[in-house]
Amino acid sequence: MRRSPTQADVAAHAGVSRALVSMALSGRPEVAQSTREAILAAASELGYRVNAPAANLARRRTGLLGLVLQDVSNPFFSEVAAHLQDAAADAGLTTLLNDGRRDAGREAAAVETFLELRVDGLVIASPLQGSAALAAIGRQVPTVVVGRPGPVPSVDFVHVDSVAGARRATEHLLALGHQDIAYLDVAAGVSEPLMVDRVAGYRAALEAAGLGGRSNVIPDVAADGDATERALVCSPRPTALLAHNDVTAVAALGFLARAGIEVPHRMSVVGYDNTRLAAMPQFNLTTVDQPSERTGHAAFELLTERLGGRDQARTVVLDPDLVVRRSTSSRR
Amino acid sequence: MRRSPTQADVAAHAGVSRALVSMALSGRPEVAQSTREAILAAASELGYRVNAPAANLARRRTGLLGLVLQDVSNPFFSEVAAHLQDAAADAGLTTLLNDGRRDAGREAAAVETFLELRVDGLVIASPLQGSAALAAIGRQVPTVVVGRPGPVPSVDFVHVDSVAGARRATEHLLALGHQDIAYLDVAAGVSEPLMVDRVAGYRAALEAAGLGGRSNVIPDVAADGDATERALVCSPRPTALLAHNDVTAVAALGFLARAGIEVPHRMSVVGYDNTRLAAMPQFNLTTVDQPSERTGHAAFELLTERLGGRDQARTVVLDPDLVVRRSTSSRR
DNA sequence: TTGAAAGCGCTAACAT
DNA sequence: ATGTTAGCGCTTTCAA
Repeated sequence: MRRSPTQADVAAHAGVSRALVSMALSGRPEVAQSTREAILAAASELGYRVNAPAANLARRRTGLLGLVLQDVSNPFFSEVAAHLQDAAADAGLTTLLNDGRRDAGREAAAVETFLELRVDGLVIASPLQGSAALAAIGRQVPTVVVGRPGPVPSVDFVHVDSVAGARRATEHLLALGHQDIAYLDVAAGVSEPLMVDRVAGYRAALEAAGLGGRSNVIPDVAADGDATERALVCSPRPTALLAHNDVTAVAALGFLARAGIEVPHRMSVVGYDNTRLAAMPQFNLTTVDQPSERTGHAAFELLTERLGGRDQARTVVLDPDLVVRRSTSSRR
Repeated sequence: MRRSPTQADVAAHAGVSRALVSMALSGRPEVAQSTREAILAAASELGYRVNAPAANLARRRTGLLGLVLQDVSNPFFSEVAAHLQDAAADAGLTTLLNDGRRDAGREAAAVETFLELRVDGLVIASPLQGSAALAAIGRQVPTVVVGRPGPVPSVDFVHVDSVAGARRATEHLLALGHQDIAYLDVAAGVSEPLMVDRVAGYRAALEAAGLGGRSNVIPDVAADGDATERALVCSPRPTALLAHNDVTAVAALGFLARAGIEVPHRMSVVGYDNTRLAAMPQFNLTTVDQPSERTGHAAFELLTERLGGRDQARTVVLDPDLVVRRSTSSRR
């Protein structure tokens, strides 16, 4: 673990000047083929590896993208991360991750780390920081916020339209003949913008169908599916349940199974997020899928435009898809 | 987004020399209190932020830890990451993540990125690369491998003893009076070392109880719980199932529910990994918990020792815990 | 307590 | 096609 070889060592070994080594290694065309080969051979012989801090300092660009995930274990964001990484890699950029840990302080620290490293661009998934803080970040480095609606000046946004997603899910149930559709909401008191949008989409679909009066939003107090129990005693009793996410929908399935209510014949259930849970054969949940691939690509696209000089903030809104599985059927 | 201020700017603004700024910002004691305050004021006024590439180049240490996760969505590893991050932060080190994406090539690229960045230490979770490649990495930077047994020269290891975990789970079932315990294994053909260890632990416990002959290992061919179906037709029919992971155990619960076999009264089920799934109220799965916190701390500990000069490779083996929930009970 | 100066390893503009 | 040279922004002796 002694001092690692530098370009000077490679140059000496190959019998050329330091500058030539740099040019050869970065693949510049004006180096003679034979010289290049000699240099490459010397480099690999010595186990040479570029010193990124030095190169980044001299170049005044790092080729790094910083990605702050609020929660590494959120499958949607980790998929977005994967697609973003792929797109960046194709463009010769390296993506670095940092976990915000659902904590505004840690999130800010992660951003600060990336700013110190002088990343060329920053993507923040579902940030906890306020608009002012985000705007300040956006002024220092091209920044894209994913999974939360904007706008914030000097920051780009890409998010999936939750209103449209919930509307589409509700329309699916309406098309199956359901008229009494209960919405299993997040626990009362929690008010994330996305969750508010989902309720709005549900209501909008009912109203458009002339069923605005049947809207029935039930908060999941203990976050364990207890809303289902309360939904069943409503009158008229719902024939379909739309949950704000897959976990709640699965909890509903569990409760219905214990209560002997067959799904989908006697009750249709729709989730949201299309997590792995929804695809599991024993759940087979109809759910709303957020397009992680398009999200990741859009985020990279926005970043590229910024690096290319765009100055105006942009927002990209994507439409979610409905994945129909076997937890929904016509009202009998 | 113009050129960001440097220490020279801060020095000019505060009316001191550049070197003093550096000393003041890095908190060296030999700077007069009043001078330090003036410098700090100037720095924050200008929005100064250290340029990590420059500092890292000059210092020849980065204060960075690179963490390569094989799969960001594996909850065990993401918890390990969180604890490692905390420990590192306490010691003034910054942790950077990179997703290996279950792909040896990407994993190698992630490692390479970190080596170029000149991280002070590297942690690789569940690497796909072979021992030779790992040894080569370990020779260049202090390296800890998590979640896979060693040894490999010049690399440290920390992993959770899967033999002990499966043994303990089996002993729990034996203590409840079960004698016919089927093991739901990974699909045949897959042979990860950890999975092999789990089977070994199961067998060891049975043998220690004088029941070696009743060992009954059933591969989950379609990875959807089909093993459960085949377990039920064994003779004598098992009264308990031990699954190689929680997902399989949950699949088993689903199958048993459809078959009208009550859990735990007519069948006990044990999972492995203590994922979020296991804790969900409708599953309430007894399972084996791998201590992510101790793993993260141990990894950091090993790294610290290396940075402190230790030269000999070390391996730390941790014992898993059994989390007893409501999917197991006495044989009726 | 403060300042001057020598690099850290690399890139890029320029000269040959 | 190859070599020379001047920084990049910072840390860290060493003198003052």
